[in-house]
Amino acid sequence: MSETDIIDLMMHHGVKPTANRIMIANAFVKEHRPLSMTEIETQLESVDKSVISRTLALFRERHLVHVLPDGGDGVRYELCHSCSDDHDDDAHIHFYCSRCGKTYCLEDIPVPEVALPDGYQQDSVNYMVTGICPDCR
Amino acid sequence: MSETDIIDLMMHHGVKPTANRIMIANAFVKEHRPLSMTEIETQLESVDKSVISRTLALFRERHLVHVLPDGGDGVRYELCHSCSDDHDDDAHIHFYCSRCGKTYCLEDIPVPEVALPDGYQQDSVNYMVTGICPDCR
DNA sequence: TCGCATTTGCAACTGAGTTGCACGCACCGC
DNA sequence: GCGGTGCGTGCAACTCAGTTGCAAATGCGA
Repeated sequence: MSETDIIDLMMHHGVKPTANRIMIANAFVKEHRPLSMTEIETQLESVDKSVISRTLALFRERHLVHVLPDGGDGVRYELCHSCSDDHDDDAHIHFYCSRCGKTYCLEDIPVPEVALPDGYQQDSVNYMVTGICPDCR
Repeated sequence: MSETDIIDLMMHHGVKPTANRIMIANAFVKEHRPLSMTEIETQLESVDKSVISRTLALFRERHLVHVLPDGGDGVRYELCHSCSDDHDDDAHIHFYCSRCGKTYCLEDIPVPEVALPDGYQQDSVNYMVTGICPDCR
């Protein structure tokens, strides 16, 4: 995904593409995996954490990213390619490496569906595998 | 699960059953769902949060509870009936209600297994459905 | 009962994340 | 071009959950 695509994506979601915001979105594209606030902070030293916090809140609100629970504690944000403007759709499974702490998208593996008991209304689903990633073995 | 059972369980895991610890373990039995530190704190006003923190750390270390990511942020602890002393086994799916913030165990529904790509070594798996629970509809 | 190890409860600390606020910059009508 | 308005930014202060230090209390074995 080129920088132009990122800008288009932002515009399409009603987010003004400022320099900071482009850098933050770029971090997702570059890493190609869900990032925590701290990871972005580390990667983009020049950007203040308050900007990152506010930007992620904005991205989330505009459905440019969605949130997923971190394998450890806290949450991660994942750039959302196919989400519509009012609904997040995240159908692949995630892998959390307990050694390096990174979370990977296994995009080829769809989340197997289950039938919920009566009365439970499903909005979204998260399938997270914890273990050791190929790099850490 | 009676209080005697709880005490047995603790002894079996090498945890001395003090009054505080029994109360904390009891909270899990009573609620029958994964609890956050804050939920325990609210439920057991008389127990200091430092005690809860240390107790949960001990329980985790002795595999009396295991940790799962909260549907929101943070983590929850789940009393672990069948875990062996050195391995946590948590094979059912969880449901997080985004309205009341509670997490439920759907114990009857096993987590569907997936085949990971080469190189990924699986330790544990968490299947979390987010939505609205029967009580909140 | 004494002595030692463990547990407890308070208070202080820590760190991630958020909020308040003033400055700066871009955009718009004049 | 000029001034005004609103948005974005960066710093500092704040908040809150969770942890740690430490001294007092408790319990257990000798």
